[in-house]
Amino acid sequence: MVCQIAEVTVNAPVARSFHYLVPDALAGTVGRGHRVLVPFGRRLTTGVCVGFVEKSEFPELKPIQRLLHPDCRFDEHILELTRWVASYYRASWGEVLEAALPPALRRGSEERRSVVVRAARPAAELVAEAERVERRSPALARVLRFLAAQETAVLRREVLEATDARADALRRAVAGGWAREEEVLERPDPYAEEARDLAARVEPELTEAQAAALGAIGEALSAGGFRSFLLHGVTGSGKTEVYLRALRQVLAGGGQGLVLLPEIALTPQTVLRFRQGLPGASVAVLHSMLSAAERTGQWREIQEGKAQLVIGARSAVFAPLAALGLIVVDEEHEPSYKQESSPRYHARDVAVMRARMLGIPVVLGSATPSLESDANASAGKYARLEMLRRATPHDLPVVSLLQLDQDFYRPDGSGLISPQLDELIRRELRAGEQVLIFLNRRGFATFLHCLRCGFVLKCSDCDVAMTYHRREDLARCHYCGVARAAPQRCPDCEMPGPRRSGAGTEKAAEAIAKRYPEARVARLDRDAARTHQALRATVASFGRGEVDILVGTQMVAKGHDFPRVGLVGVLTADTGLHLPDLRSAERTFQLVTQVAGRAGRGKRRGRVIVQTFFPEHYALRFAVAGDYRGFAEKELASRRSLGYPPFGRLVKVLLQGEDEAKVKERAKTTAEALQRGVEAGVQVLGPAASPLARLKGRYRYQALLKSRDSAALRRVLDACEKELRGTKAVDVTVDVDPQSML
DNA sequence: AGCACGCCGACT
DNA sequence: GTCGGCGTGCTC
Repeated sequence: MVCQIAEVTVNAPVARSFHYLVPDALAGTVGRGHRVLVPFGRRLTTGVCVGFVEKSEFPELKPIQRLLHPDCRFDEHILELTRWVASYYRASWGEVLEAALPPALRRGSEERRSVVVRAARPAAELVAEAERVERRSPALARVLRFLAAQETAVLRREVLEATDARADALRRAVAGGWAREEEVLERPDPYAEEARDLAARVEPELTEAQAAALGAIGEALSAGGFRSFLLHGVTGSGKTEVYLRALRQVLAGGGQGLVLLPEIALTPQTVLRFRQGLPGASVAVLHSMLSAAERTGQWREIQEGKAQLVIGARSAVFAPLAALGLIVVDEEHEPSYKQESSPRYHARDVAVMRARMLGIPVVLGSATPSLESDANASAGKYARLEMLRRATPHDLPVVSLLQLDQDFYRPDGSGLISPQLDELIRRELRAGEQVLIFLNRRGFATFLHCLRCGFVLKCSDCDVAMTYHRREDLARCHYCGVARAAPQRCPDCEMPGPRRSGAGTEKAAEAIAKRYPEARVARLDRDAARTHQALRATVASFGRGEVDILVGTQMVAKGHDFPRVGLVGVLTADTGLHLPDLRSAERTFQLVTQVAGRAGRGKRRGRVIVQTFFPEHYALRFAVAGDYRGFAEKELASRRSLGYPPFGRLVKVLLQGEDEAKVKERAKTTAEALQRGVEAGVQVLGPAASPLARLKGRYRYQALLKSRDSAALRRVLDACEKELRGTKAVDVTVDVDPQSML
């Protein structure tokens, strides 16, 4: 008898695959792409069968324990894509495959099943029985009547809720043969609420630039084959409309579409726009704010081929679409496309690779393209499509910089609004228009310090000042989340009442509410909108005009379209300007441009005030001038001289551990090993203490590898494989194409 | 990742 | 004398 041997990648950070016997019971049922449970060492782990071999060199093979989710099988394309991700980002294939699944299906766990109840006999009989038992068992009668009225099976808990009966009434209905219980996989529709008001929309007429962009994409779709586009469109130029029309073409031809959005932009409003723009299309949404059951349900719909369009965040790039015809990556410059834990992939770059492997077009859209994408367009790798004017009748807003002075630091927040901005806000309120105030910091005060001895309250586990939150009267660390009571006295010198300096949105909202008592003020940030529902409610009430001034973090800048905002005020554009990160200027330019774009989407031309202590900074000057090209050229020149991206590739090697001396020592030996392995054209920078020198109780040191040639970088990493392995005392992570240097 | 093997310090 | 610290290596 020929015993089959399967090749399996396991969910562990090991590069190799392993051989397993296929037990007779599974012979013929397990195939390439199937998930399996296998004994690995002394425990069981999940893995994926990636093929079969005739015979194995390994003498003692263990058998596959079990076939997991036989109905969910990775297709050839996803296997190929994940293998590329694993090799490029230095993760194991098994880990990447695991990351391609919805969280509820990882580690071999089963989907949550729910019990549904349906009538087991004709409705008339149920009603007759209900009448018969009415006296003795009113609850049972209610259950029978309820079931008689249902056309389909109903969730058990819904039956109990609707009839106000207890479980034993239902049990008796089942025992008596009147009802039947079945286990099903629940698939709640997370957007059922929005689906109800799917009003028909007015088809906008395309601008010349939109038509041209759509024409180019449409041509690529008709021609077939891989094409990548960089759609550079200013806010309000109508990028979404271009996506929608291109997607219609794909869907009309029987193909499927995939739209990636940054998590923060994936709002109900955004999803609604796609649903309205593609009437009749089945849309699935993948995103972390959904419950585990919702997410798995959506994923299953996709996997069964029931979704024509998938809208999702980063991990949706692995969505199992079998007839994918077009990928759209909106806001392609967003750093959240990079996963900050293993596997550390960049969803935009994976999307381009996916399109290349499938031979389909991919569209990367942004108002402020990343310099990487801009350089790719300049090099001819991406076709550049530009939409530099708004599609609405209104011009881009008037943006001005405003020099801040010492008043800004007044601890009560009364100086956050400069006199000029104050004047504009009052004018706006008189005109009945809305105001958006942006400050990219949560909380009330960004640090608590003692006026006598200079003590600053820092997190005990992180090298970071704690933020004071007034509503909770707590100090919080925004890096590790730890909270402690706000000290009433200086812990060092006993001086009472530490000063609450630095402003976050909580202080800003309070100061603004105080200054404009007649205005209705609301706050939108992660603290104020903890849940999906809360976020939805605040956005909706601002949209309906029930709020005059909305104060918020990035959350207000992304994914919403507020037509009645006439004025946007950036309280300070400086929060990220001087971070020790090669992209700090780029990030600031993007953020200011993005926020400014929220103004004047309605009837009047918008006004934007950007307050800063550094009005001469080029990132701000180009941002207020709306001069992307100018910014890009200047920034590219400096990147070129330093060999930084997009001119060079980087790999960040981060070492972390609780014992600083050990981390430092290990950083030194690691950097030396890299140095030895270096070939021409590869540079080792560091080691040095990371800008965030300690987080969650762990000291951080890092080294960077830099080269124009990514293959050379890879060879260096391969040569140092041994030295890049972590130990118990020092954890080592390798981040290919890091998005943050902190 | 886990888990066992194996070699050096302070404790019943 | 051992218990247990963690560096090292392996998992079909």
